[in-house]
This record gives sequence, structure tokens and C-alpha cells, in this order.
Amino acid sequence: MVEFKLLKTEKNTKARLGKITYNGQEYETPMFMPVGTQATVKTLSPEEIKEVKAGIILANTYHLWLRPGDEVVKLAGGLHKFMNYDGPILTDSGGFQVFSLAKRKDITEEGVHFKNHINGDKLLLTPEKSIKIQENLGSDIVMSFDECIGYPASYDYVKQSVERTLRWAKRGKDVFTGQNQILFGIVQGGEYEDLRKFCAEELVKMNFDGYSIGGTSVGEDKKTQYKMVEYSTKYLPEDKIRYLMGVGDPIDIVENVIRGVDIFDCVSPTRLARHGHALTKYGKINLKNAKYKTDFTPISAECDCYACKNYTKAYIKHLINAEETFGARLLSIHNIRYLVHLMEELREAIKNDRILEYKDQFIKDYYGEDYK
RNA sequence: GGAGGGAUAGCGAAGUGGUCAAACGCGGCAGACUGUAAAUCUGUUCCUUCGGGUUCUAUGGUUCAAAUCCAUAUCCCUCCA
Repeated sequence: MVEFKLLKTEKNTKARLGKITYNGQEYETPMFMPVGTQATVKTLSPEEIKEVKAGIILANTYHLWLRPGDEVVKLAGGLHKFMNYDGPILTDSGGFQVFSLAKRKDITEEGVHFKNHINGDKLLLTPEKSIKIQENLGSDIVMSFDECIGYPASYDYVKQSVERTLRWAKRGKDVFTGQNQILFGIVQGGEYEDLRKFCAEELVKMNFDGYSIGGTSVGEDKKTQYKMVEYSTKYLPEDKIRYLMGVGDPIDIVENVIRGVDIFDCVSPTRLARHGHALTKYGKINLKNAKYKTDFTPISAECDCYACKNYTKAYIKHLINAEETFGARLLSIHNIRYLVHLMEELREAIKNDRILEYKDQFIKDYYGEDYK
């Protein structure tokens, strides 16, 4: 069972320091959660996930429902046993797939009709079904089934979508019986403050165990994203987890921690890794670039990850160029460790009430002196 | 010794008179990626002062026009002796 305790709020901002306890394990927030859509953080073993000091990982209802099937996972004894991970697991509801598979969707009051991406079968995912699947999967944190609205979207569309998302949240909560599971509601509302406020307040009335902020990282500019987050956290209770869904650009993490977000997830560290990119204190680098061919230094001298302790840029570049999977694995380890370490630094800054100074220094390092 | 087939950009390979600086793939160079239909996708890849210039093994020829037709040379492959 995941339990959250707010430890402090930073003196000058809304940044929060918190503690999650889970089966005798303790994790601090703000935290970054690596994504393991198909019950695996792509290329990493559970031991490696722990070695980079990641805590919660995220898996996906839609994908596991289709393959291998939530009943199979249940038979295996739940996700933790099935994938051999004893840390906390959060499952997304399938709501994002409504958005990303938009060409083949049909949203009705009942739920969303899909043509699945594996064999084209027609499927119906409903709020009740999503909760049931997540109960079968046996994740620790369950998401309500929502509609992730794209950007831009008209006020009228967002309004009716938010209202439906709220009805879906209620329906899901009504059937939720998860043992040792907690359930989050998802704040939508696009860029419109009154709709974000309305959505948040209605969800809070339903008393969820935590709250997600959705509808971000769908192509909006950074300023808009930060506003969406402000308009959401402002109306959420202090004592519950706030989870910003899908955001993982380092600067966005820093900015949104300042706006009161506790946990983040993003596919970017693992996807960037598979595409040959490494996150570093001094910005993102592309190891495919010719200039790294004979660079026999680690990705980052100050990084304590397995890749940086043992391998050079030139070697990892070679692996990526040769399409050897070990390269993607080393970069995934590094990129996740980079984000987890970023969170460690942010927590330290919150403890010292110096997060604004930290942000300024972060920007100078990451983007160089002439940023903005 | 005889008979046939071939040589196209870094590599492989289309093209067989004009619409060809030459399809496509690989390789190279760069870019994108945000609750993962993503180990994917996009751009670019003879030279250029952006006007143009020089290409399809080499040389010569036919033609208004040649990677494409003809002759010779060089190299490679297959089959028969």
C-alpha cells in the first residue's frame, strides 16, 4: 500500500518535499518514474531499475490488456511477480491511448471504441473496465480513465470533455475495490483556468487518494504547460500526491516542481536512449554525432551510473551506430539515472529553501549563459 | 582457344536517345522525439562564389541531343574446350 506524507513546502515557492512509504520501503518526492509500458522499462532489468535509484515505475493498462491480457497477469500473481519488480507500480488507465490512437477512436458516454493496434480488433474500453483491468494487474496506484485532450482545443470542447471525464472518474471510483491499491483522479481542462479549477474541485469532492494533472505534453508550448499546472495544483489538497503525467524534459521538471508537483513520468529517457541521445548537466547530447567518434571520456564525469563509471562516449557511440542493444541499455541506465539524480538535487534544494537559485544555475548549465 | 554477359555517385542497384545531376536501398552527415502503435520518424548526401560547372570504365565517333547508339581499348564474370 502506497502512503504519502507531505514533509515541507519550500519557503519561496510551492515546491514540496514528501515521503512515500510502501511495504516498508521509503521514497522521497519529488520523484521521477521511469515508464515501463509493457511491464518492462525498455532494456532494463529490475535490478538495474533499482541501481539507478528509481522508485515507482509506470505500466500501461491498454497495452497489458491487449497483451498478454490482464487475466494472464492476474494468474501470474500480479504485475510485481510477473515482472519481478517489488517496488511500487503505477498503471496508467489507457486514457492517453484514447489520445495517441486518435485516428481510430470513437468516444461515447459509455467509453471509447478502439481498433486495437495489434490486429485491428474492435474493442471498447470503459471507466469500469479500466479499473477492473488495473485491479487484475495488481498495480499499487490506479489511474482513473480520462480523455487526454490535445492542444489547442476549443473551450466548448474542453468543457464537455472535462464534464465527461468527471463522470467517468465517478463511475470508476464507484466500482473500485482494489485491495492495497490507491486510486487517482485526473485533472483536465486544457489551458482554461476555470475548467481546471472546476475539474480539480469536483475531483476533490470525490476524495481520491491522489491527483494527476493530465492534458500536458501534447504539443503545447512551455509557458502554456506551466499555466496548466498552476491552474491545477492551486486547487488540489496539500496532503495528497500530485502527479504530472508525461512530463520529463528536465527544465519542465524543475519548473513544475516549483509549481507544486510531486511525481513525474516520461518515456523520454528511454526513448532518447534508444535514439542515441544522452542527458547531461550541460544539455542533451547526440552520441551519433561524428565528434564523439574518438571521445574516450564518459558521458558525464560527475555521474555515478554504471554507464558513466565503465564506458566511454566513443564506445557507446559505436554500439549505437552498430545497432547493438547494449548501447541503448547503457544510455537508458544513464538517462534515467540523470533524471533521478535531478530529483535528488531538487529535493536537496527544497530542504535548503534554495530552489529558485537552483533553477537559475540549472538553466545556466543546461542551456548556457545566453538562454532566454 | 571459343561463346556470351557486364562495368552507373562511398557501396549495392534502377535507368537503354531528350522530361537525367541520374529512382531505390545501404552507408555517411544532421534534426525530431514528453501518461511509448516509436531500437522510430524527418531532412540531407558530385562541385559551386547558387549564376552555374563537371559526371555514368577510357578514348574516338553518330546525332540538334548520349548513362543510353557505334568502334576500339582496359578490367570483371559465366559457360564450352
